[in-house]
Amino acid sequence: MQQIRDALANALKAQDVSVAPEEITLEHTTDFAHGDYASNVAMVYAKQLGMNPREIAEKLAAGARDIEGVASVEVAGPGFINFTLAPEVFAQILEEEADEWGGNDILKKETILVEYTSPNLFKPLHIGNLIGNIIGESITRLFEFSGADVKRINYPSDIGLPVAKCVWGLQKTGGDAHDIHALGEAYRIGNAAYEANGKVEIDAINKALYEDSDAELTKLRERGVATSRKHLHELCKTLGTKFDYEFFESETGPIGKKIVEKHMGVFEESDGAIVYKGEKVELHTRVFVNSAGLPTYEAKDLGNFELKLKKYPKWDRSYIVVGVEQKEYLRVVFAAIKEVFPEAKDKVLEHIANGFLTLTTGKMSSREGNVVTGESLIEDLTEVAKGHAADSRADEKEKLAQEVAVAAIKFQILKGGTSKDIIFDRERALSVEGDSGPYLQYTHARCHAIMEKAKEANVKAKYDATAAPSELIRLIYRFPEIVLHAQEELEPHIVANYLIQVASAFNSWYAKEQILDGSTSSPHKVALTDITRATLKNGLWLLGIPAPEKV
RNA sequence: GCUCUCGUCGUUCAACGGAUAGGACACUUCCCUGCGAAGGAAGAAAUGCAGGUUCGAUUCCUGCCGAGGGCACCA
Repeated sequence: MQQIRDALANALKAQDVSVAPEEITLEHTTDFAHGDYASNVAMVYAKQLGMNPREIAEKLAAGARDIEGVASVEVAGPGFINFTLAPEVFAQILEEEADEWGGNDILKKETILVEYTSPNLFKPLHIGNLIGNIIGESITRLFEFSGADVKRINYPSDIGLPVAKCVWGLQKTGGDAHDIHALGEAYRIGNAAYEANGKVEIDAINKALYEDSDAELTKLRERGVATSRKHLHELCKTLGTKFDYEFFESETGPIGKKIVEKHMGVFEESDGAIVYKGEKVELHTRVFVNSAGLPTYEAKDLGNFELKLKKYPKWDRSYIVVGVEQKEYLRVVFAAIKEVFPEAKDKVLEHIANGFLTLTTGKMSSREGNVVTGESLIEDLTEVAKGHAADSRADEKEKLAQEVAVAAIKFQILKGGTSKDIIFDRERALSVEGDSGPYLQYTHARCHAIMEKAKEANVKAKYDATAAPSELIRLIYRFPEIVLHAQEELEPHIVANYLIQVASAFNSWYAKEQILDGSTSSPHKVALTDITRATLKNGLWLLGIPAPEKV
């Protein structure tokens, strides 16, 4: 809160300490008993001033007594200055437009490209593939809620060794390339063969596919691509993602190779390959075109970037959401991109790293066939949710069960830091209790139900600014700051954890109070319910989790 | 070998260098003749080890131990 910073800066000036208001740390308290905001300035400058922290705190507090919107200023603990906001401040948030509550426009006019999901077509989509999609989708929404124009980009791999393995498998099994399960089986067989004695044959297929020299093979590949894409898009639809732009590795290869050849000052030859010497920027050397003259993934990423530039010449920032294991790799690629494309030099080009996913039941491997596919997981969860949906108020129980399933899996992935590994406990994800997506959905629906009842009873929401602010409203007040923080840090989990706090505060309050009690305080309680509903709704949207009105 | 991450209750996940390290699951107790019990209330339980910087360290620095990535023609 700017007024508090200014007041503290002024009070410090009176003590001959000159500090810019922005440099003063002012944070939300972790305990509401300590007010709404707290500052540690007294402790920071105690030594410099040669006084004990509490003494200075008292002086500063006295100097910052009359701040608009602040009800009281107190010194506590080792020398914290605590500020408690005035009730009117909370009344103001009720005047916000519900759909926009929590948003901001600091990224207005920015065009941000976010590439995410980007799976290997042909390989079965396991839950690990889902992580990038889930995190990427949430991050795009955080940007959008800050006013940015975001482009969702998908860059699937439709060529290369995994594809060759699968095509080989299709030939051997005579599998139907229109059937997604046949593709999965063919991949498994091809992969096993590659490690046994099929390497030579499969490598030959790979080469033929790259060169498009065998019409039969190319046809199989194209059919498989179509089948996989269809499957992918169905899954993305269930998860709530719709891409603005999609392009493929088979397109980027030739483009990337040309770029490399055109910039032989940036790249150089080494042992028959064309490499980028990353050492010049304190990175490592990587091969962009191999000695067989084929573009590697590195070159393909250059081509990828050119396609993005062509499609969105007015971009301001570009992000790629993929696993942490690609970190060092992408640093080199970004360095090369900045040399090749001058327009990228001063713009944000970043890797958003997501962690690994491991199962509690052991390592997942497509070879051993113990992959949990995204599809099967959602199906499992949906089955469980159907049990709960049996006595639900929702009209479409089937749809609801799926929304609950999506909430369960998304929350489990988004509750932790983006780059941290995720230990996926199937049993736990299937549970709808406790800190979970379904808990948030349930609380949201509960708020919604109360609002419906209020409408029937003709009780209109009206926040009573004379009432002592509840912990609930004090917590909700922080929502816009939470959203901004999450957006700046690129961390959806900040929103996820906050929403749990809000839901928990609401449910505690709800258990103690009767909202529609016919008394004069009822409109006030309805107002609180409504703002809780809006907070949960917008927060869930940011996470990419559906917020049904009836569950 | 070089390098980057990460070690927090039994488990899983939090904590801009701040106040009594916070949730959830599991465990032990309670609470539906009140707007939704997918809920609420209470209890027990943790910072890998050793130093350093600081008024103050889970957080920053050093070393050790432990786990996982990445280091040239795979993606």
